[in-house]
Amino acid sequence: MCGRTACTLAPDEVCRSCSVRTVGKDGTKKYEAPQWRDHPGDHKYWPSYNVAPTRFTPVMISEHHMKGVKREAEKEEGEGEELPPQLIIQPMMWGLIPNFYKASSPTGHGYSTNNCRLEDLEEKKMFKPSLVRGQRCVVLCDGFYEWQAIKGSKTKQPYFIYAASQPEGIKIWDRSSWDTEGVWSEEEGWKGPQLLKMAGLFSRWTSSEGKEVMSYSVVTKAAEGEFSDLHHRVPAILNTDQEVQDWLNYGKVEYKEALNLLAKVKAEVTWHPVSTQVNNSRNQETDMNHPVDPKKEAPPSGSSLFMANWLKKGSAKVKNDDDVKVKEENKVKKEEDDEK
DNA sequence: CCAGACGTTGTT
DNA sequence: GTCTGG
DNA sequence: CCAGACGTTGTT
DNA sequence: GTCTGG
Repeated sequence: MCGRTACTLAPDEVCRSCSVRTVGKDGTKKYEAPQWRDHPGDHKYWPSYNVAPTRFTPVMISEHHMKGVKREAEKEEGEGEELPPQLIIQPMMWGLIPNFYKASSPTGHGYSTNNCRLEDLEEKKMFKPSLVRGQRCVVLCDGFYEWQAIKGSKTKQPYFIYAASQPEGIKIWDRSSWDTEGVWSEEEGWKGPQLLKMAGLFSRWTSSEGKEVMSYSVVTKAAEGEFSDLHHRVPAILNTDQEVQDWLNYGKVEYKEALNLLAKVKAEVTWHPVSTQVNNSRNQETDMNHPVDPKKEAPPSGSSLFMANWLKKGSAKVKNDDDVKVKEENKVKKEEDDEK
């Protein structure tokens, strides 16, 4: 689960959407956006409706440093000078790179690390080091995609899953449903779509050529409630600012406590079926995450029907070549499946 | 001691 | 690189 | 997560 | 069937 997302906001928009209310020493309250930081090297973040593992996407982390400011959502203990963590948003590669992996490129290690199971985290040597080091992050996205297996059919129906708490009138899959200008202010914070915040673990990896790459894994857990009709695993989704800050605050929140937090959170999400255009991760430009009617979805195009007929005729002609015939029949069968 | 894993999802 | 299993 | 490759020789 | 690329 959670092997594809949409992340379409520009860097400054992502930062602003994660604004938190701060209280200065003089009692002044305002909204403060986390600071954007680029990934070292040339690993840029590119907004996309179709983000696959190995791509670089924005994640939020916290860093401790002095500042006479305290976050409103923080627990009331200690005073302002007790180093409130500074929030940073920076792109990292989706799919945690094993630290033992030696290569010049960060892909190709052969392990599936885009997700990690909450239940097993403490006993997995791939992820335990990140946990112990407090390398916890929050993965930001518009939402993620899930493919529901339909019993008796070989085809799968994709769904887009996103934060349930959207501002009135805003459709996160439709940019025209909110103002690009005036969507943020220090006084009122972010008025745009609510991003999905998934708990993650990250690590730093150094290539054989000495280049550093930061990468992450999305924590998953058993699905519950209505969502489990769709899928039996779900990312650990952080719903409130308090949950986000506790997960990020490795200084104050020990990892065992942090894991307990994730075990408690319930994903406040909603979803709708989307076009099978999302299946191919090369399609990234089109807004393929808007709702569709699955029954009307993707009837075979004229050319595909033509191809199916052409193949039927073609296979009759080459009946002497069994090998070719089988191949052709497989293709036809696939076309027929697609029609259903 | 050395060899081999180191991960997830889904499906049967 | 480091832990687990044999 | 899904789609698509899965290979060689030789030539530019 | 299984791995790699996006």
